[in-house]
Amino acid sequence: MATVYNHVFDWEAYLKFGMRRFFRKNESIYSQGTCGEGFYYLNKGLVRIVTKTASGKERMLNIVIPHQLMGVQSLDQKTHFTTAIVVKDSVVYHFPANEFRKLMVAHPELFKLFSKSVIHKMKILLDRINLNALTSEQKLALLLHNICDEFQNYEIPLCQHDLASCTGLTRITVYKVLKQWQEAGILEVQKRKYYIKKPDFLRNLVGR
Amino acid sequence: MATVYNHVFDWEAYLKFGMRRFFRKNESIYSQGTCGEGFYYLNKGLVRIVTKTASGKERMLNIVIPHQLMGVQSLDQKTHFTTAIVVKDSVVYHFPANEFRKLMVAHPELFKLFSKSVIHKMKILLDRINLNALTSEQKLALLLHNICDEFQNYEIPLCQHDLASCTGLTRITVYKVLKQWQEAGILEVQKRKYYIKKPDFLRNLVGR
DNA sequence: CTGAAAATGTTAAATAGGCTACAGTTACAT
DNA sequence: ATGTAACTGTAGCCTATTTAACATTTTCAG
Repeated sequence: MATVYNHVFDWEAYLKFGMRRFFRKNESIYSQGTCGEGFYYLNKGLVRIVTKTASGKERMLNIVIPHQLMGVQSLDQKTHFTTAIVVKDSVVYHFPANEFRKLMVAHPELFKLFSKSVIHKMKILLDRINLNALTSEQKLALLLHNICDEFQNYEIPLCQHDLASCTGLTRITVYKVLKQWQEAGILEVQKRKYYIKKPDFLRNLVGR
Repeated sequence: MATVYNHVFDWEAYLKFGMRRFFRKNESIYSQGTCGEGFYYLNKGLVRIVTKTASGKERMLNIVIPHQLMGVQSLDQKTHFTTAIVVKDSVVYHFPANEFRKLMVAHPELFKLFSKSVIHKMKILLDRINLNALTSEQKLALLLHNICDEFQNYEIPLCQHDLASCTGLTRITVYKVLKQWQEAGILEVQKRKYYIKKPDFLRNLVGR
């Protein structure tokens, strides 16, 4: 059940039909509860998707890398149930629902692309669900392993707090596990950035 | 964040284009890992969607009630990442990917229906993710509350084991909570079937 | 009708991970 | 440059859940 989140979905040809918009770090592209209209394609940058749970806590759902969609939930004019916050300055293309529907009539092959992108999203959500069945060590291992796949290197672009929010653990637990791994030489820290030294160890931990 | 899973998505008009198939209790409609081709619409019956986690445990993802889609994941000829097991004898309609794409060209309004159904699915997955942030009592409360919505009555169609698998708790924890609720008059048992007597209590617990 | 399998009831012990609290460091904005 | 905010390091206590272990009851297939 290896999950590689860096599939490229080739939307390039259709970008000219979208509305290009720029967002700076920490701006939100859309917010939970607001009414959306259409969806977004991330062309450049980095965005994280968070959601507020019933009990008011914020959880990070996933990180969107370029060439992925976000905000599909509100294609049918429903309210967003997540918030998209910009991590690195981003270029996104907005596709209003109506426009997109027209566009699809003209380009039926778009449906395949769209459904692929959405299914990919669903897979990510499913992975997040499966996370719960694991120990905290496994949760972190899986997360880091996936992140490395996404970014194709072994530098972890998230702070302890983010890792906690991603896994649903507390920062203290995250810290404890990371410390353990550091001592075992699985990770290394430089300038408060973690680097994975033994990716195989992580892979083993989650049985891949 | 009220989640009512019993929206009706009106696929009736299009069923004649699908392939009708019958399934008996405990048969599986599709299995994790096998390659799928298209998706299914549940017309009658009851189906549960389960998935194997990386660590090999089985988790129930959700229960599909009539008028919902399943198996959308493999619309693009990818392998299923869940298994659909029939709970009550079911009538389903299968829409092969190619057929459906053709169909959509002829009936563009189908896209709206399709996207609605898929987005609904995503919402269910998200709810399942948010479950983790809750206490075990809340997890169960939310689950039972949703199930009641789905079935429009207060009889719980799942055994302790199922409830455990749905929430990710152990059966013992489920048993403890249920016992507590029984003593408090929130539930009642008859012939090993649980009945919700005070739905408002559950609603309160999850802050709706 | 009967034996095995599934579901439930119950207890006790072990522990993982939560929460609190505070201190030291680094980053960044003005 | 400097003060504040964000991030990290660390300890200790506590309790909700898990694990393990068994007994009892019900279901159901052959």
